[in-house]
Amino acid sequence: MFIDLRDRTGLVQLAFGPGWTAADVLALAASVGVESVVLCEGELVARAPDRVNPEMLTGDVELQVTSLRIVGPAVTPALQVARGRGEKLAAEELRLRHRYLDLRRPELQENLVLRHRLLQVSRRFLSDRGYLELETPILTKPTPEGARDYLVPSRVHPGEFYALPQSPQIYKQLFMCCGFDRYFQIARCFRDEDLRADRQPEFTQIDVEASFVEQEDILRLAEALVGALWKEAGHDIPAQFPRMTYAEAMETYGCDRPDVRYALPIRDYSAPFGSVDFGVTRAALDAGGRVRGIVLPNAASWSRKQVDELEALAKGAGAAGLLRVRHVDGAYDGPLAKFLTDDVRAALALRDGDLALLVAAADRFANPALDRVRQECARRLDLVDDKAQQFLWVFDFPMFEQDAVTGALAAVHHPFTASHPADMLAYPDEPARWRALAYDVVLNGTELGGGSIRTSDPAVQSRMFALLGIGETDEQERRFGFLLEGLRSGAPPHGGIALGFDRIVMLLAGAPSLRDVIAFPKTTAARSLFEGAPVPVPTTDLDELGLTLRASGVIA
RNA sequence: GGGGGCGUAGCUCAGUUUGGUUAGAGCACUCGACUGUCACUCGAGAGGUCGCGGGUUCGAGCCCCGUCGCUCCCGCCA
Repeated sequence: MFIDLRDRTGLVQLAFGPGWTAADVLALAASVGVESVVLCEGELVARAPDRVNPEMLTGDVELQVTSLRIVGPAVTPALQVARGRGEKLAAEELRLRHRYLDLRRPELQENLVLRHRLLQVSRRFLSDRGYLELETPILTKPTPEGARDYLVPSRVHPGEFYALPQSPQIYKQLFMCCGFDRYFQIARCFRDEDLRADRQPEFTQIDVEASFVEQEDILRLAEALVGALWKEAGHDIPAQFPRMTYAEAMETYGCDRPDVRYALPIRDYSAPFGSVDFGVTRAALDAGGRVRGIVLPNAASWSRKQVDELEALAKGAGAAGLLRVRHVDGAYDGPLAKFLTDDVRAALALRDGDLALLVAAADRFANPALDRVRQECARRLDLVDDKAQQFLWVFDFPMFEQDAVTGALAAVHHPFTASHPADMLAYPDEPARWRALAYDVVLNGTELGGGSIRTSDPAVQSRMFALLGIGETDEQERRFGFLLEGLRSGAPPHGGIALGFDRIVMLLAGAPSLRDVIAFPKTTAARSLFEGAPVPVPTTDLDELGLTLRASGVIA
């Protein structure tokens, strides 16, 4: 009789036989249930050639067992850990509920081992370069802007609250003011926002900050760190990543984190369309919009329905519609065709079999629409190389984004980011035109992380707050006084970056979800099914915190 | 906050279209046989709040209303 023995390193077959196993041990072996924990001794022997299992890594040996103890008998598992060929995984809800079993699966074990290795590489890499691993508080001060905070009531101070950190941003800047000129932390961050497959309420980032650095220094450091992480996972990637300004990314890809594994660039056809007497394009151009679009090779054969699906995507992203024109057998075809001038035809430069998809609108509607259409077309044209790893820096983000209705400014990165000094000089009264010294690192259309050079002049920082609507000195001091005091007490120029560690592990593990690289993740409802959190607490506990619950069902 | 999908045995699923006998299969489990297996094989058995609540109906796994959970997406995520 045989038992598959599994540990962290793999499987080996235990063999029990009358020739080498005592009768009582044979009987005990027969009673071992699956997933039980055993201690055994025996002789590791080569299997006879006709008994080798070529599908098993250790299939040419077996342990001929002479002694056996069942040290951790297991009840029948709620879900199967060892699956037969072709057997499906249990539903994720079940696997999360019985995480102690699911984590026994070799796939998840490998993911967490990889996570460990990447953590160690990060620490060694940064420590070797003089970066100090410094810790920051988990109980911090609530920040009203940005994501919603997880709040923690104070027992000692009834009615007052801590917040869990959304990021260690201000603390790491204060470290710079303290003279810890190179800092890093594998930092846990918390955001009380709705979740996605690639978004958990608590997540881990590799957080880095350095003094007396410029953007170039941080980009180089991050490239080397990412290179070390990818190398640990078996990938050699370029030492330096291509760079693209935010303006170019938005112009050519309609997106600030473009997937550049394929081209399909967005082009501007506004000029030739200026003389086209077609209502839709005329109205958009007159309203200050543009006519931009993508030329798709060999897509003229797509059906009306297929293009309508693309139009639905564009509409979902805010466009009023998707204009289409195709070139078939030397002729132009589509609702636009009869309006086309020679100038437009020359600009589009359609070859036979090409399809052009255009959006006539203001950029803020056209960009997201063309971005989605471009991505879907690349998928349909099979242009996406799954094996390619196209890293990209996107930089020169705008400092602020302006609310289309109210005109209010909001920080694109965060309020502590420095603006381009040249922009502040050139357009002192037009902050909406300022570019930030901020940068994102993007892989295949996914943001891996981002950072910025920070404002180290307290007067400039104070002005940034004012531009963001925090004008009163009292309010600035109340909310960000601890940062402003730090800056006033002598602050070096500094900047940094944060990389989304869970997402990096997910990508390198080839996992479909963040939940597969976090030992005890939350569901999309921010619930932990394993230990069952959150839960109601007894009224006596609330009393001690000075809290009263509103009757359930009552909405503020 | 909004939209889509899913929820039937411990697990994976069929059954829901068109309401109708006692709700089925494979795996797992228990007992027995076999004993060089490695998705063992063979025989027998046990196992069900059809997510939950309400409604329609002579009759509901199936239709209607509500609700809970999981999941994907939009909003949101300085």
